[in-house]
Amino acid sequence: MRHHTTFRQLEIFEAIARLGSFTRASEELFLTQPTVSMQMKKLADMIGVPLVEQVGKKIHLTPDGRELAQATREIFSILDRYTMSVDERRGLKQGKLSLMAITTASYFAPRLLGEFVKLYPGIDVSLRVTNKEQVLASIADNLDDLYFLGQPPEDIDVIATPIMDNPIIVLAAPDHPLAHKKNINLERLAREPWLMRERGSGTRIAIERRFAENGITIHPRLELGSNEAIKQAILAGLGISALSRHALTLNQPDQFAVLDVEGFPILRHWYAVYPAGRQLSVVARAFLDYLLGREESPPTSPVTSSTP
Amino acid sequence: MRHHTTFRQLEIFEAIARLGSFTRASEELFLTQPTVSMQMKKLADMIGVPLVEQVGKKIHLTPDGRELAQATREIFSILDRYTMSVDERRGLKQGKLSLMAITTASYFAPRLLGEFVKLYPGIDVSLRVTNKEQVLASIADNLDDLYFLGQPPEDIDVIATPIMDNPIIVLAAPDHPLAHKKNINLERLAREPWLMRERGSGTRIAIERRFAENGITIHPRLELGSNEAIKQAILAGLGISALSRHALTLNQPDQFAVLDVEGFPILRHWYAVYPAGRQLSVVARAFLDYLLGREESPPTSPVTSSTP
DNA sequence: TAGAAAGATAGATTATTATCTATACACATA
DNA sequence: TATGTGTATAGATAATAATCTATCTTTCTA
Repeated sequence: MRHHTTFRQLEIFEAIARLGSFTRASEELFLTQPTVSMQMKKLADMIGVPLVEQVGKKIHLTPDGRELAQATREIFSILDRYTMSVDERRGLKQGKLSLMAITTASYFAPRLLGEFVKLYPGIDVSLRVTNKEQVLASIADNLDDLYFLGQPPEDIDVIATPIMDNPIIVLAAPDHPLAHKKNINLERLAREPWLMRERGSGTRIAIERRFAENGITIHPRLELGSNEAIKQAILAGLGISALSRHALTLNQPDQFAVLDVEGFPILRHWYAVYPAGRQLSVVARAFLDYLLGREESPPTSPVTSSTP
Repeated sequence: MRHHTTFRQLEIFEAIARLGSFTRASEELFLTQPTVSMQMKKLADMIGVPLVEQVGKKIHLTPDGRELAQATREIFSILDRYTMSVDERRGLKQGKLSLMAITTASYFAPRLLGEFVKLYPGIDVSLRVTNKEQVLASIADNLDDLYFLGQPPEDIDVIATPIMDNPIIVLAAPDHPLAHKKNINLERLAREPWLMRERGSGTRIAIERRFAENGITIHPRLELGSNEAIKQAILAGLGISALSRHALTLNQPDQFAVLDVEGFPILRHWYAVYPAGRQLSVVARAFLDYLLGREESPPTSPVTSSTP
């Protein structure tokens, strides 16, 4: 019968079978009822057996008709599955990926993105690097696919997947008296002049918590609004601070002394974040899987911040 | 994709997949190669991914193409199975059944056939009643669907299914001296003048075998060529004989005395016979099943006569 | 009995599919 | 380089599928 029937006829037949009515099938398919009637006559004539029978005003499927309805559903299911399968793979051949990262994450995000694009050359990618406020605003507006953050927001419902270690290390000027000491304790360190990011910064909270665990309170000598400003203040001899190791650029490690302090580095993570209700595109899903499949991935599972 | 593809396109694609060549597929389908090429371009464009790739002169299926070939085979398999299923059932709604029977079997065959036709009114049936020689000739020529015989031929390779009991009873004239005796023994019976069918007749063989088992030889007084002639001779007082109970018509039982003889009735069967290599039609198969499903069916299985 | 509801049939039109011939392009081989 | 093999593209035609409007037929219900 594949030589003589058409998918359209089978579609019309399946609608009749489901709705139990020629008229309702014609409405669903935006056809006139005579069209439906004629297509069914053609189909039944072609197969050679009645497919429906009419008792009064009601129509019922014959056993042959019921069997054909079942066969039709199987066939459509096979085709739909194939189409979805292709659509998924095509989504990885063409598509867009839009990322947003806070400034510090920009020291590794371009590299990750570059590796991914090498695998899937047909995908268009964009990466915006900006401050945390703008990242959070963009998350709330659901403007991008994924966001890189060192601390998932707690007032927005997001899915946050840890993708990389984010160690917080203590930095001092290279000629700092503690530069070559080993195993510096926290009390000794607390007596140094501290340079800190603004209150609310994830890094600052982690540092203060680490000292508080040892009954120590830090009083910053200076608060600065960016990691870059802090780095410059350290080099100018204004004090010490603790920053993400990723805050150091490739040519900066030798400019600073990384102090060997008990309780440091504080081990934190970088997270790939997206709003909780968002359906990730095939590409975004693939990128996230790619990040998780890299050798530096952490073993933990996604963290969902609490719903307000 | 069911909204835009056609079974024809899938057929062409499946042939390409199987043969690994556009040109060979076009030959198999009696098309020109450009037709095949264009249909495949349409299909691939519609789906949105390449289905075949060409390396030099060879074509290979892409993974997407392989998956579609598999899906296509599944779909065709579903449709073919449905079509075959319908064809079977339609074979019972319309069709022909051609039967042939020896004369004696004509006393029950029309009734069986009539009952079957009541169940399947759309089936055209024919029943020819003739002598055994013509039945055997017809079997050899494979001219009819089924044949009714009391004794399957041994020189033709047939399938013979017992369908009914065929008791051989001893008949005498109503005023015969043994008419009311009970439990007549074979020696007493052997002294009567016997009327017999021609040598080779299955009934005659069965009778002679029954007497031989008791060390008795029958010498017929008269040999006659038909059961009707034998019945008339019995009524004329020329002797006794043993015939199939089915040889008596509905209004004949009271015209004859059925003798109560030890060793009688001899229990034989009626067989539905067809040549061993013949594929029974749906209708013939259904009729045979119908015969076997009747309450008077014997419990035994088909007998195949020996292959020469 | 009249009217409504549901499917069937006739006639016609439009859109789409299927296919062909002719030719171009690409690759392999002698 | 010439030739053969295999697929792709352009242009055109014929056949078929799909659909509509108008009307008919049958059944049900008030």
